[in-house]
Order: sequence, then structure tokens, then C-alpha cells
Amino acid sequence: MDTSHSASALVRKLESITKLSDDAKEALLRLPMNVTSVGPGHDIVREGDRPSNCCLIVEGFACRYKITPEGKRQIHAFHIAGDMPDLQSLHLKVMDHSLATLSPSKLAFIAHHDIHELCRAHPGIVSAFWRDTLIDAAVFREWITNIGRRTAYQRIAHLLCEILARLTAIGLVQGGTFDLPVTQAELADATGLSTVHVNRTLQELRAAGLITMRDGSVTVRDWEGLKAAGEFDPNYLHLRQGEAA
Amino acid sequence: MDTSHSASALVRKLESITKLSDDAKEALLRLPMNVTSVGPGHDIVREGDRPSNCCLIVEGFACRYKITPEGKRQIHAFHIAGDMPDLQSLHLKVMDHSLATLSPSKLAFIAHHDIHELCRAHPGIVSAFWRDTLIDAAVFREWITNIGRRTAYQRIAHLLCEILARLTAIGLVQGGTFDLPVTQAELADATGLSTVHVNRTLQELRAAGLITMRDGSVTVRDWEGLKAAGEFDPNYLHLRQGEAA
DNA sequence: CGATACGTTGACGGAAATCAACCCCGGTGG
DNA sequence: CCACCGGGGTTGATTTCCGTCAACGTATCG
Repeated sequence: MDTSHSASALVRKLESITKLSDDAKEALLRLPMNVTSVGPGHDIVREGDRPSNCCLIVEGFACRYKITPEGKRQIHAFHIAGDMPDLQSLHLKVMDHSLATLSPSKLAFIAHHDIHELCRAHPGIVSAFWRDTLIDAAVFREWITNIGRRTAYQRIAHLLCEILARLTAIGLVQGGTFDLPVTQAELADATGLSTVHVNRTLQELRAAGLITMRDGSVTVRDWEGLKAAGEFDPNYLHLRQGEAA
Repeated sequence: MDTSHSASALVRKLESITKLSDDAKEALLRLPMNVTSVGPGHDIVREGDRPSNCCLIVEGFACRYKITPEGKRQIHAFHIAGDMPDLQSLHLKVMDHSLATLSPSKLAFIAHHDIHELCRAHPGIVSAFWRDTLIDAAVFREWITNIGRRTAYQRIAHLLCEILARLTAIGLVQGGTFDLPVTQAELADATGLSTVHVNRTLQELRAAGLITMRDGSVTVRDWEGLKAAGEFDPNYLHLRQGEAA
């Protein structure tokens, strides 16, 4: 089985945030991995698990989440092609949250052992992964700010800006339009709102001429307006090319 | 100037989350650093800065924060002795948030160059730092959940539990009592609430017999009750010894 | 075709924000 | 020495944003 196509999603993602040596790129492309397809709403790993491999998203959308004892769900992050959302399991043995697909997805699993090998051989890759972890953390901080200090309207605008910027970085946006296979309930759990309020807020964003949505796809009609509405400043994403637009 | 005393705070902190070889410990203790004392409310680094060294907190409390365009402040994390809150500047050149002291503090600055050297010589230390970054991220996720899905009462209870657990891990809690040189306004900015509401909520926590506060110190009167009130589960802190109590 | 998931709408209630005082205390300077 | 000031904490009154509850529409699918 040739898995280099799957690995190339990872290379492209890492190159969107850092510079890789040719050596490192080749090593990444040679990484042994098991590729599988799963449907939407599939739990990849659950809180409490002790994974022995890491999951690379080749295609599709995933999210990290946690269910509180009261049964409320909070989504911490959305993940897209090229992301390795449970890279942390390399160093943190027990999962403190869960990871699930949002859309039908293609996943590639890489054994911890092989990643450790790779890291030993290529210090540059350790740096790249560490940098990726740091950026993840920066995104989490931004979400804290988003949920803690912005109104519903701002929160959703901000979230859409972030997704657009990240999808742009890996080439998944065409003329302001991108796939967003995410229900309003999931947007609610990501922004700390109720589904009802998300529904009304999306209507406001549409009424303001900032976006349109149909099926699972979003079109940004007024990028400057959306950025302003969400107080969006892409610095925290630490992308190499800077601005998305 | 002998700085090994300052570095020992770092060693103790790292040992609370991972195992260090004797070799690595010695190297950490020999790290060149500049120690200075600063007052409360001092900005260590600001959003937009490009630091060339990292800051180790030797004594005192600090926080990371960001001011939104509307002038609202969100605190992302509290930091205590042994923490290196801007370790990220090693790999992310431009600060995406600010870092400030909350109390009079002793800080040690370590040049990026020296940390890079250290990492090159001791891969075990890279792992330790990476693990630390991963735990930081786990704490951010927990804060997202806290702010997004818990009531004011739960949020503050949870925050107090977290601080107690972390201070316990480095030996800064005596019989349920610990220093917390943090104003109600700062608690508000950490929990996404208003100062008025924090004030009322603290009164409720006191009335429930869970805590007492005076001057800058907190005593937990009912640890089980506080944990229950905050839905606190310390797993996400990934401490080596497990439970704080 | 009924079941189910997702989106939408209206009515109502509540948690927390906002606004506005007021208190206490330590510092400071006239 | 005391008046003044500012920061932090406290309180009450009012407002508002958003949650909850409940119903209904629509599309997809076994």
C-alpha cells in the first residue's frame, strides 16, 4: 500500500507553519501508516483511552471535545486535513478529552514507535511538531478569549474567520467558499452557546450580508466585514504566509 | 552570581510532570540566567514583542492575557513558580498575547540561544518541554470547557481547584491554605465574568462553607465539596502523583 | 411511510452584565 | 496630622443577552 499520498497532507500542513528540510520531508513521506475511512460522528479516541498510535486526518473534518458531568458538550477545536489532533498521546499517556469525526473522513494511523524513531533521526521534525503544539495552544487561547469576552455574533464570526484562514492555508478555499460539514449544534458546542441562539445568530450574519450558507458549505461574502465583526486578527495562527485573504 | 537556586524551581516543576535524568537536571541547574525582581502588575512581554529570551518564574504569580479591540481583558492562564510561560517564544517569534506579574515576583531570564544549546545536548529536555507545552494546552482546553459550559459558581470553584492542585504539586499549600495574590477583577477576567458577579459568587462559595479568603490567601474548607462544585477532575493536569489531596 | 436528524420560530425565564453608589484601607502630600 | 485619593471590595437596582421549552417544517433514509 502506498501511503505517501496520505503523508503528503501532513507535509503540506507542516509546511504551512514551518520550513522543512528535504530530508525531513522524505522521512515523513516514508512513514508507515494505516489508512482507513470512517463515517461522520465516529469517535477516534475517547477520554481515558491510552492510544498507541497517532491519527492523521487525510480528508474530512474532526473535532476534539469533552462531555461535562452534567452532560454538556464542549468542543475545543476543529481539525482539518493534515492535522494530527492526538499527537499529544506521544507524551501524555491518558487522553483527557475525546476526538471524533464530523464528516466522512479518511484517517491515517501512525504508531507511536515510528514517530519516536522519526523524531530521534530528525530533530527538525521534533521542532516542527513542537511548533504545531504551540500553535494549537495559541488557538485554544484565542477560543478562551472568544468564549469569555465576545458576544454570540462576534464569536461565530470569529470562528468562521479562523476556519477560513486555516482552510486557505492548505488550499481548501475557492473564491471565499469552503466546505463546513458542521451542524448548528456543533457550532453551539464550539462557541459555548445554545443551538437556538446559534441559529438566530447565523441568520443575523446572513442578514448583514457577511456570509451565505447552504448544505455543508459556507461562502464569505464580505471578508473585511466578517473580520471586523469577529475582531479577527490571524496572528495567533502563526501561518508562514501571514494573511489569508 | 549563583543562579542554581532559581533553576531548581524549574527542575522541581519539570519533575512534577516528568522524569528527568541526573544529567538533564545538572544541565538545567547550570543554565545561565539573569534574575531580577519586579513589582505586581508588571508586563514581562507584550503582544507583538519578539523576545530573545524566556522567562522563568522563580517566585510569585503571573498571568497570560490579551486585550480585545473593545478593551476587554481575557486572562488565559495563571502561572506559578517553576513555570516558563513564554517558552513558546523559542518557536513562535512574535508574541500573540501578553504576560504580566500579578504579585511581586522574582524572574529569571534565559537566552533562547542557551535553551537551544541545552535542547541540542539533551533530547530528554526537549521531551520535557514539549510535554509541558502539551499540558499547557490541556489546561487551556479545560478553561474553554469551564467558560463555555459551566455556571459562574462552577467556574470559580473549578479555577480554585486547579490552582490548589498545581500549587500542591510544587509544595506551596499548607493545610488547605495557599497564597492567591489575585484581585476579583482578575478572577473575573480569567473566568469570563464581571467583577460584580465574581464578588457575589465568592460570597456564595464562602456561605456554602467551601472556602474562606482573607488578604491574599485562600483556605479550602471542604475539598470534596469544592471539587464537586467545580466538577473538578485533575487528570487534565497530567501530574505524576495523580490526585492533589 | 414513519423515524430521525437538522433547522427554524415563538414565548418565556433566568443568569449574569451593567450602572451607580458606597465602604474600607493604605499611601501621600499639603 | 489629617485631608485627599485611588484601588479593591461590596451592595442594590435595572437591563439584556442568551438559555430553555416547546412546537413545527423539511429532507433523508431504511
